[in-house]
Amino acid sequence: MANRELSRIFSELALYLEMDSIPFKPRSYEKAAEALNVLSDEAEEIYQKEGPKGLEGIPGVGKGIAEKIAEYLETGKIHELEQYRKKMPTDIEKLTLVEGIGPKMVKELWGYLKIKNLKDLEKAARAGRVAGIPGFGPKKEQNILQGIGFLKRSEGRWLLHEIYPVAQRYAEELKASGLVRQAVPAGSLRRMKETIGDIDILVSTKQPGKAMDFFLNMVPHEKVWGKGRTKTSVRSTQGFDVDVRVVPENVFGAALQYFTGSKEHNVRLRTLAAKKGFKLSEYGLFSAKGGSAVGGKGKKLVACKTEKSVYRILGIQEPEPELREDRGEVQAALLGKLPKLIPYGSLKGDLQVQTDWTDGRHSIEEMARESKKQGLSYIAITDHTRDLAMTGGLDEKKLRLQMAEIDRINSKSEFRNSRFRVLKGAEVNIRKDGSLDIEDELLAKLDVVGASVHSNFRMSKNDMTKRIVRAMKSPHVDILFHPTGRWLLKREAYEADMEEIIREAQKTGTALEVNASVRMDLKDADIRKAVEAGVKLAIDSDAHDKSHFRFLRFGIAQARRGWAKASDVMNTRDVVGFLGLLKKK
DNA sequence: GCCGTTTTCGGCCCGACTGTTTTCAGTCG
Repeated sequence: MANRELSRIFSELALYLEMDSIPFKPRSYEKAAEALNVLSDEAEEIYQKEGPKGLEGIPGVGKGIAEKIAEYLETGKIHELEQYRKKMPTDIEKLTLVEGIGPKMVKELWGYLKIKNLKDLEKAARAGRVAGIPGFGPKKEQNILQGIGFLKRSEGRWLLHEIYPVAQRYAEELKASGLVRQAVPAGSLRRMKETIGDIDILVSTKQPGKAMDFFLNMVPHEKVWGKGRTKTSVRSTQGFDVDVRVVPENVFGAALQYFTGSKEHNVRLRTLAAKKGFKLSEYGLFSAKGGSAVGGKGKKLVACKTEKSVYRILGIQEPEPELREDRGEVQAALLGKLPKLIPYGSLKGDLQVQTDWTDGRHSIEEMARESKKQGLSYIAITDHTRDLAMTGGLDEKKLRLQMAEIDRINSKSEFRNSRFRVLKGAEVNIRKDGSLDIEDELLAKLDVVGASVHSNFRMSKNDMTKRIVRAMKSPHVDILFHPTGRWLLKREAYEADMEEIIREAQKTGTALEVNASVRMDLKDADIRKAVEAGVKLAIDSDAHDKSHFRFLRFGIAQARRGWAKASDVMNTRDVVGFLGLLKKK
């Protein structure tokens, strides 16, 4: 936890320095914050064992930041940051989350209107006072209100990939305690929804009191909402709620079914149960005694130990948790027509990988080695291209150099002998007019080309659709990367006609990406439409770091929520099979 | 403040867009 806290503190300090236009330092603090965030060892332990010198081994941490880390670990605060907070007691982190607001604007907002937080900002903007600040204006004010609206809608939600490992660990620890027989995270987390509100763990135990004590001890928390024999609920120090519920062993399946939801799925299922003469609740599936069906008081407890048995007795296929959203799965299950979803762990390749040639952290070789370790047999290197200047996007010359480097890597025995293959690719930019920022002649030489929108988000729906469609018509564009441009909990999708894009994908043979990083783009509903249209999908990690291959699991989850089968996803094939599916072949 | 196939000083992702100006600052990717 300490690393996370330190990371947050340096991010905040960076914002304050940025506000004062201090050159270069902010970037250094940000870099250190990023490094601390992904560090596997605890900075505190490093400090205890090796002192400040040891901390300098962390990338991006030098003498100055090492001293600040030490100061924080020793005193619980950092003097410089405290000074800033005193001078300008604003929630600068939250305020800068509003799209279009940066540290400088926070300073003005404070200076003119004493705006401290989102609430103040919203009030002032609604009253039209923000537009009156020099440098602001009515349009900016409107954009601010829109940005706040989006933030509010995503408040209290967490990314699945942040919460999922935590929930799994808690469940494992509970089981390892020997106090519980079963422990399963339920709710939207089990349905693998892209964002999660809280963790809900179901357990069965004969010692609820002891299990609850263990739970309280296990989860670092700042508040206990309630503690009883059947339910304990806390607000974790990370900011989300964690609940544990004790349910009887003999009805565990019914309870798990109920708490996995969604609510709409449960309503649908209970209606079906009633029709068949049962009553279904979290306490079990009951049959009406004496056979009086609808409306009859349920008396006799039937199948309940496992979820499987609940669905079986209702006479339908068991839908995978990812499908339980009442989007037609109960009807399909009744007909025995549920799709066989793409299995976890079934990807053989990753088709969007960035490296230190642009904004990735690791080299081509490091990414190749790590993905191989994770069980993949090929990756496509898709660094950014020319127009994305900020990342040092590759032009034709650099791209050619990279292609030669990839040849060199592929010829190394460690990859050649195991038939691991690094594919040559690029993430080219779709310009405002739908043209691409790399010459066709070179694109033709790449193994796989992804194209994406990275600029001019605010276009009319019509223009944006035309722009994307034009790019898809290029014979060289194999995959449309992150088709909607959304960024979970941060930015809405741009306006575009997804139906039209799916039609065009089908017509041109362009694959659509399921980007498994924080974008999670396509979203489940669009995936389903694409699958129905017979459009090919590519599940990609969009890795910018060795550790990012873990995102693939969540991309598969998303595809499963979109009813995708293994055959719908290009990169479930081996490299030869995959290349054979590409447009240019 | 960090870092070094530009090694102990002198660089540091940079171009485009937006909304506000009347020549530009701030933000974003």
